[in-house]
Amino acid sequence: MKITPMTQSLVLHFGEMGSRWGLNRTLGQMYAVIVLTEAPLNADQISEALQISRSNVSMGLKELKSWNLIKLQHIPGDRKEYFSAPSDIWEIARTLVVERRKRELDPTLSTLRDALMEQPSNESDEYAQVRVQQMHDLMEMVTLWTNEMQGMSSEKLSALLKLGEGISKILDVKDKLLLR
Amino acid sequence: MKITPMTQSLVLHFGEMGSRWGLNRTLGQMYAVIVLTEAPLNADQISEALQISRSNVSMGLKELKSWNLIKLQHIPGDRKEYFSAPSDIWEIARTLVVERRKRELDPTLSTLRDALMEQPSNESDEYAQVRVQQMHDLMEMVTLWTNEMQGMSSEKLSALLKLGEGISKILDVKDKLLLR
DNA sequence: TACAATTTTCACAAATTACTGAAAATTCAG
DNA sequence: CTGAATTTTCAGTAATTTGTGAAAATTGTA
Repeated sequence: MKITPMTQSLVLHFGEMGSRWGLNRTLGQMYAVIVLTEAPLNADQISEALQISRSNVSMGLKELKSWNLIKLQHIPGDRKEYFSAPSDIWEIARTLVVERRKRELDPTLSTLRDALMEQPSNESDEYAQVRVQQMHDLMEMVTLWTNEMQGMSSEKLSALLKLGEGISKILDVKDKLLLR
Repeated sequence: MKITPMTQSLVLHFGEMGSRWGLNRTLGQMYAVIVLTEAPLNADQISEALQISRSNVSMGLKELKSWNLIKLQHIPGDRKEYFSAPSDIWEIARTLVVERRKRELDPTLSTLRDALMEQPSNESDEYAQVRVQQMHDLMEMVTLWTNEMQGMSSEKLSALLKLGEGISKILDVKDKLLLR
């Protein structure tokens, strides 16, 4: 499969960004080509489009699966596996946030909890524990939020984000609202 | 400077996580020791605590500065530079979110805009542009939010996060609220 | 201004991570 | 069941990233 110059340049950019997104270059490129192509793609097509080895594609797909970012489907009369991205961009965003939280926050939250269980051995440990507690509380709130987000419809999520600066106003009057 | 076993294990964990956070192992460790220690630290102390070379510390501090994560201060009668983290954990979180957005979203937003300016050469480009538009709109909303967040006081930010599942309820009645 | 203390830079080395081709494993049509 | 098609694994290699010591640059005080 050959890709147009426009897709090509987007793919290259997403490759560059991939590493900043907790993925890596190849994964970024792979996901870009999957997202930007309407038809589901098989591994050979991806391999050809990105000029990378078939085995590399296989490993990349494995990882994209572990991120829940791609959907597997079969095409009648074809034994190959085909992959596509969700058509709803909000679903992709939601998945990305939740999966990143799993990888970036959850393990730390558990380590922080362990540290809080320990008996501080001196005053520098006491200070450390104060900070650990603060981090813990903050991360736990973020976790609650991402859980909330996970169950939100795309419409609702979109409405929430569209609030933009309105969020401040809402916060100012939220008590009136919720106490009714 | 020697560190307690408790700090030690936290430092190691933050090192492991560092790479998932867009930093790297050493940067994660460095920031952990700075955050968990009450007194400001100088480069030699960090170098000793983490058993890494003085030059490595220098490079790490340079990067932490570029993230706006540390504050430089001087101690009377000492020519060395001392560094500490903000005492308000919300300030750290805010900075982290904003800086990550700069690195992870802004460059992509600009690339997406470029792609939208181009004339689609065929129908697969047309589809790609639809997707690019969707990504662009979403990322732009996230950008607005992080800007909003940047100007929020820690108290307000904390209140917002504490909403947790309340956010859904608020969204349901937001129109009544804002149209007054 | 001179110079010792301190920080930064940078070329190279070390460590880590990513990629490949070949072989093994799996899948499924006949 | 068989075997061709397809996918996955993996050991070795390539590429990238990170860390170091020595030297250069900067800083601030006497």
